[in-house]
Amino acid sequence: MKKYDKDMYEKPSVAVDLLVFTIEENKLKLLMVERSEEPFKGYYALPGVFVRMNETLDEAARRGLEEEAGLSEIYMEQLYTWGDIQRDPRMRIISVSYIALVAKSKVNPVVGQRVLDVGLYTVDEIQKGSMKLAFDHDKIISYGLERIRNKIEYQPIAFELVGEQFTLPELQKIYEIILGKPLYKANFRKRIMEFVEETGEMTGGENHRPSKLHRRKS
Amino acid sequence: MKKYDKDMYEKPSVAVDLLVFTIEENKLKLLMVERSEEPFKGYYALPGVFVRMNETLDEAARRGLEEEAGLSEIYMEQLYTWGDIQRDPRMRIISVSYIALVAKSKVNPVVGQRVLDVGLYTVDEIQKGSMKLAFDHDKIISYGLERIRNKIEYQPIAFELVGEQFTLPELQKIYEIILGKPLYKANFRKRIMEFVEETGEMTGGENHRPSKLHRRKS
DNA sequence: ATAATAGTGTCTATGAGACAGTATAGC
DNA sequence: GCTATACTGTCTCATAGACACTATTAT
Repeated sequence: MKKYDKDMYEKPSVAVDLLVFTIEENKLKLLMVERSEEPFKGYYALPGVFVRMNETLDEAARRGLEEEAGLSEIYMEQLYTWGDIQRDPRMRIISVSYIALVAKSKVNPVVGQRVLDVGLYTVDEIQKGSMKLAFDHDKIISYGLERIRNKIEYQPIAFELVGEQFTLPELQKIYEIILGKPLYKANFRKRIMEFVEETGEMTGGENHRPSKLHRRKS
Repeated sequence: MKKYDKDMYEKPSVAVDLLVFTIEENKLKLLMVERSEEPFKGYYALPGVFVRMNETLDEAARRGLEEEAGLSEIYMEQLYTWGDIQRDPRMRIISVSYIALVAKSKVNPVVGQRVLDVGLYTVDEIQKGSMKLAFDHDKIISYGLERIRNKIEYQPIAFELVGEQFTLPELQKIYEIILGKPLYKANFRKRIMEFVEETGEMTGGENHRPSKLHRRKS
């Protein structure tokens, strides 16, 4: 035991990192910040905050969403906890990652501390290596993508990416974007009917048949 | 920012807590320790260790498995990270929970520090309220059970609970114990064939038809 | 009428569930 | 032979996938 005294009294820092997914221009995008300081100055990173002693992990995540994206009351779930020793070159930081899904209309990026810029980037450009990513955030992003692609198949999380009211073709498009493949209308509708109901209203003003508006079933 | 200075420089402790599942006497059991010190003296808790500065989370979990159950090289995966502020009355401890699945023959409980006793207890008796559980370990256990019950349906994790070679009736029993319901032989076999192959050997010596031994397919 | 998109009906293939049957060991 | 457990064949039903069809708006 003696030889570990130092290790046993020092403590790691704990942070939360946030994967804020949204859909813009028919693309799945992530909120990323450009770092203005070392380490990884000029690199892109997930927004995140350190966990304070007077807040839970979920509260820290909510605070991060508020501070760095102007988001409140949105869908959020814990993803995974990353604990490699050297994931941050400055010091030992354990990162609890969270996934958030939000309609584009709610996103309001805030340029915060230690950050040059905040913006939405497609997961394609982020993953294709065209952006320099800080820390182990590439791994976190890959894992987060895998999670939402799996989860969307059997849990109604896609509703978080549209407004209160939506058309079924619109919702279907969200599924197609996340899954990366086209779906059959008829089959999609049969599957989703369980979770939605008609509002009674319709779209209109376009030169084609209007669409019934739906809402998430209680 | 000023008012948070204290919170920002203090750090929480980080621990790993281990859900070691095994099967004994046709029951699903968990490795639990009886605490010999306050807080929760005399209560039962999941085995766990503090994460040291020179080890990753996975390494800490492996060390905990080794130190408290004499287990090495076993199946293990991260479950969830628990961060309520008062989950430990002494101080702020964030707990990263891990699930381990292991054949009973490998389990070798070790009575360690701050522990009166270590043993295997059925999840039924643990959850029925007949055992006093320390901290938020009841929540962790419920969540872990939910995870393995879901996961066993579509991932070949049950193999971790049997030996190298096993019969199909034996494997089916594992599924029935975890899922808590009987399965049809024929259907179970059709589903599991994808993952197993015959070794060529058979059981014998009992007063009924012998059974073919199988191994996990590479 | 035409273009464009919304919405429906239905056939088929796949897989889960249910159940009845056959096989092989010890006694 | 009997008992006990291992193993197999096959019917049914629910569901996912494929695709063709009909409906309704603006121009």
